[in-house]
Amino acid sequence: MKYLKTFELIEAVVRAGSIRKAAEDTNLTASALNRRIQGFEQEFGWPIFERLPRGMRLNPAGELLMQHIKLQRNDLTRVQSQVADLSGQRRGHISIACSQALLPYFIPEQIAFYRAEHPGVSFTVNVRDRAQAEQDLASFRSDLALVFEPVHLVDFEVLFALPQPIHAVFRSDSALSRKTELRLHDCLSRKLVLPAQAYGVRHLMETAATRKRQTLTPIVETESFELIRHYVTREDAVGFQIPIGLSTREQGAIAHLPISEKDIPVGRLLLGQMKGRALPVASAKFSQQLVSALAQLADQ
Amino acid sequence: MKYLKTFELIEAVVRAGSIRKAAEDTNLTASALNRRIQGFEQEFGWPIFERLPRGMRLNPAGELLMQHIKLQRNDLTRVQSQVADLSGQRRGHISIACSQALLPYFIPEQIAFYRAEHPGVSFTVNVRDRAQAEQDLASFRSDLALVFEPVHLVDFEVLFALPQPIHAVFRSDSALSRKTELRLHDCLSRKLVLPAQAYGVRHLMETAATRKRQTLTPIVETESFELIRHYVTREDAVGFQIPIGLSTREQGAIAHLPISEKDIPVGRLLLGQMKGRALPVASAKFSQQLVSALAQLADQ
DNA sequence: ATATGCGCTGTGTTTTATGCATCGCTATTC
DNA sequence: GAATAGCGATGCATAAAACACAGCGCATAT
Repeated sequence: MKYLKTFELIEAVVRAGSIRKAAEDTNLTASALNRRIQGFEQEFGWPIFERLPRGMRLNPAGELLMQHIKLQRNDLTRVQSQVADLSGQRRGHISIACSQALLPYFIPEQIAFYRAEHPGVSFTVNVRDRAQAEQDLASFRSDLALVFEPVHLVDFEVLFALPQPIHAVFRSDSALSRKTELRLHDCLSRKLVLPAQAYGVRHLMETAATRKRQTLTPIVETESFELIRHYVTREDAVGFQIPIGLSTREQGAIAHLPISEKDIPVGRLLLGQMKGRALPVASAKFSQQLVSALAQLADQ
Repeated sequence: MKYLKTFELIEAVVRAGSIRKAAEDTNLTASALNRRIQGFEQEFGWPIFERLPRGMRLNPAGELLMQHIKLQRNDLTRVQSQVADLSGQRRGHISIACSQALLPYFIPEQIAFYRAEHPGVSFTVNVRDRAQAEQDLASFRSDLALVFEPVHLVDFEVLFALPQPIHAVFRSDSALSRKTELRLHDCLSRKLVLPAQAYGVRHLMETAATRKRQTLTPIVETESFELIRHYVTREDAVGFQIPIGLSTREQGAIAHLPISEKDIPVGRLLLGQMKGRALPVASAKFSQQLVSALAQLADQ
């Protein structure tokens, strides 16, 4: 959109930090870019940049304006998406911030299912921990977030909450396989493979361990859920994960069992969006699909 | 703002109903205007107008776009207002849709009080009945609405609700002056001066009368609350109004008394804004002042 | 002291937007 | 049923806006 050009240029200057660098990025000369900024500031009524000896930085007025620009552009894409929808075309793009546990089974299945009906829709899937996911929503980098036990919950509008007990993951020939119910102390005496501190699973486990006056001392700590699943096949260790990231059918080498709720409270996998935001049509439809899929899981 | 020019032109075409008429209004030639519309439609991706033999009309896509334009412009003025505020200037404009009862005392006093502190702020006061007031909010023609017993209450976010019993208004030498508590049947036998059907006072009275198997047959029915107040000085009749529109101190010729709650339920004077809308700074501050003023009235 | 990078401005050039005249179309009017 | 009036669209010349280039003054970094 041409009439948004000025906004894009302003953003380019914000990113680059100086007019001259931004001019290179935008294939303009510094003078032309400079004039557009000055022209806009005059129309707007106030300067939006601080002029520093080393470049430009947004002043408070500029910060407010940037907020408006993002909201504005987002609303326009929503309108375009709605128009596309009423024109019979179901096109669009959906960007999701989700936690690792969704990657192996849930998200691929859901995207494939949606695209089977709406091939014109494309997806961006960003792996984010629970804190980053909220930032992604707030900055409009993602339309939807699907995270386990998010942190702040400001600006996060919950569309669905799926209870998820923490499961222990171990090799099928482990002694744990013979149990029917798993208690925390069954695991703590064994070799632990744990996700990093930032993750919800770890947070719930730390809380539970502290309550029992115990500490968690993993032999492997990792940010990769995939590593956790695979490591336990190599050594008789115990990993931990939420069931949505684990295959329902027993998979040869790997087995898993839920840990009793008496020891670790059931966590919540939350589907959410930016509070108060009107999602584009495609994202809204997809979120409805996700809600019904999650509801089905909850009923099982 | 220059970059909003295209939007203004689109609105001009919508208003005028044809490019040629809109071209006159905007001091452009029809060809230039035509090209801008076409250019925008191409950028936007879809036509936003239906081409009829007699002119142009918005199509559904255009309706959606207009909604976006209004929201967009409104948000920009909010940002500008916020910037003005953080620049130390308290400038701005506040538009209020309110019912007639507020005109004689409440609104003038409140505006004067606010302007005493913020002389840079100007006001528009539109007299609207309870249905129109909501439309004004929804179309951004007004920032705030102050109405008695509104009708729909969709998109209407209540900021404060002030209970208001209906008062009978009569000349001081009327027989009613000797009463301490007034019942509905004291009034119905007398000559009635009533507001028109659209008004909340009338609506409450009609409901009360119907419940008592009675009908209201006014000798004068009017849209003007001022007329009601003045007419009762000319003839020994009874008018009806809410107390916020009546002077607290007895005013020579006119007296008023509340009608018992047993007969007519207490109505609500509601201060509200468009649901979910972020008001400009000046309007937000003024609404806070109104809330505290109304709260003070409620405590009495 | 020198060099570098910055925002800003004067001047000529290129791109864009506008004005004018005109076409083809459709519904109304006589 | 022909004439007419009003409409949106389009080709072309022109006016206006945006742009590139070169260079200035200034503050920091080397």
